Amino acid sequence: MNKNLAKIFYEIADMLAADKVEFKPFAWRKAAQSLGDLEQDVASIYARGGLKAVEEIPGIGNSIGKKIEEYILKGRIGYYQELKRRLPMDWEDLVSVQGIGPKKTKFLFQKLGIKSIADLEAAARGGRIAGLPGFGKKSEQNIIEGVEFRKKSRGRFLLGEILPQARMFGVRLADLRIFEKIDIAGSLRRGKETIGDIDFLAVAPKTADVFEIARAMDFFASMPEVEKIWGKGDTKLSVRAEGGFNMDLRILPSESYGAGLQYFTGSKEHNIALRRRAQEMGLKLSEYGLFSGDELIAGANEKELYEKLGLRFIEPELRENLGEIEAAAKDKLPVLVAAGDLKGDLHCHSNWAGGDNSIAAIAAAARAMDYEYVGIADHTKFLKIENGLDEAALVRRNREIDKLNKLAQKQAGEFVILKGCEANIMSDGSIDISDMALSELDFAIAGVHSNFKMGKSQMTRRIVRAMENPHIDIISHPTGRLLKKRPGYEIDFEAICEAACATGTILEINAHPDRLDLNDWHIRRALSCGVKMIINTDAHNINHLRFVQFGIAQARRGWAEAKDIVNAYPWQKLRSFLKRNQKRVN
DNA sequence: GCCGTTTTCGGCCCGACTGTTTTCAGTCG
Repeated sequence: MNKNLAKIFYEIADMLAADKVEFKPFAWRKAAQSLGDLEQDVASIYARGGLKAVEEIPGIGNSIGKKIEEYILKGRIGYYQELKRRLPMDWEDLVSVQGIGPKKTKFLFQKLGIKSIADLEAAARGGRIAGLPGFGKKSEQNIIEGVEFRKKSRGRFLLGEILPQARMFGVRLADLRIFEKIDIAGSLRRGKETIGDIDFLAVAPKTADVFEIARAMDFFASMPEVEKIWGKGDTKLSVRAEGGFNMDLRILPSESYGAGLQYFTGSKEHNIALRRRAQEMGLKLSEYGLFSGDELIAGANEKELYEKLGLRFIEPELRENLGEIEAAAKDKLPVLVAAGDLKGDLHCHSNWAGGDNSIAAIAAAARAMDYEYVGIADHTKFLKIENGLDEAALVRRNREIDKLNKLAQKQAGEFVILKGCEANIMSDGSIDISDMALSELDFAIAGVHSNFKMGKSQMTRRIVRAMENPHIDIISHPTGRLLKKRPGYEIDFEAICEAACATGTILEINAHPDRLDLNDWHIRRALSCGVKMIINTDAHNINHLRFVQFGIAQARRGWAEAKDIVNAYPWQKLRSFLKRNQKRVN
């Protein structure tokens, strides 16, 4: 319901913008965003508190509130249908093409009857666009390329695939030794699970002349990986790289560095809210700084900029305008879990079942990361494709771990390898390996690896039943999604959280870049229920241990503190969170 | 159409860049 309404509202905003209506598009977009971010279904809010309750939602007043009511009661919105009758285009698709916005969409519809991406592409390729008022040859070519890009990239890229590339390009820029500083900003700095493009921010030293800057821009624009230059000015360069993602390079003087970093880190929603706040204080905020009249009062330093706005410094991962500004104003921001906090990883697959490396190699790699422990969570017998271990094989593997631990103790002491497994949750919620085998382990993870397409209530019951098993401590990748490949299975996440609390089961934040499951939203929900979580990599190769950074980013985006994440504790403390070691009443 | 430590009316984020113009509208982030 929320997502459907949000989509309609975005369309209304575009249609109003096309009609050159002032301010209302902004209001509708805000309402759309607000609905999209809402934790509860708006229909249930309405069922509980009626129109009044709906109007409590930020960005929704009486007028939009009534439209929502109409949608809930009648399944349609008359106002929307009227607009759509007059402007019957695929708005979401058309405005997603680079360079095409609401006004051009309307104009092209009126002149050429263009209603869809296919129409647009045909018109551009047929040469029917160049020559229209406001359009030339270049506009036409840009439309063709914009449509191509859209087809090719289908939008966003995974954090895990973009971050390494961004770092590589960043190093190349730094090697020019022209800029004082190079930073990655944008959604990458915010740690979002998917990334639209890479934003580089460069600080030009005072001594740099315009030719030097131009030389740096030329270098960047002519790198072999650059396929197209979208735009190039004195301070901004925008290109598309091979692989289909866009990169922006912006150049700022050092006195504006903090303001620029803040601005280009976003999110857009956070920035709008921040500027509004500045305005309310009689100030003006832009990428060049915070100004009182013409006087620059903060700009070089990001932290100072927030302070001058009466706010504590807000970590980039929180900047989504989801309450962080209010929290910063009241000094109620969380102290986010950080990279150095984690003491180990409990979800590593060894070559006993599907993994690439020996247990000894995994342990060595974990020690190299300064971990205090590593958990071997091999698959159990249901997963034949991964050579899942049966009860007997698990016993043999446990013996090897015991042996390795004894050896290690003689050497350095503290580090410990833990005996675990990642068992399979069968369709009925039972576990594919015996309770006896599970009880001999230090910990047990269970996850869904089969029969994904069940109804919501059935799937929820399935997972809850697994959580009720006293030998299952952790649920791996709780929603089962694969980014850009497959949506998660349908679950009632509230019910999962309640069951996790009631049974003392830990939910996993799977850090694998294709999963990131739980995601930021789930993490925040789980926290509010008091659920404990663990950041695991699901490593099938020792190189995957580095994926932990992506899981940490999601945990931070979900407002998690070290105290909420059980592997931020030493093993002896972590033990006490495991169900098997708790003396439960009842 | 929304919203309010100042406001129930009068504001609403800001600047760069492009492509087309010949002073600017549209788009983007």
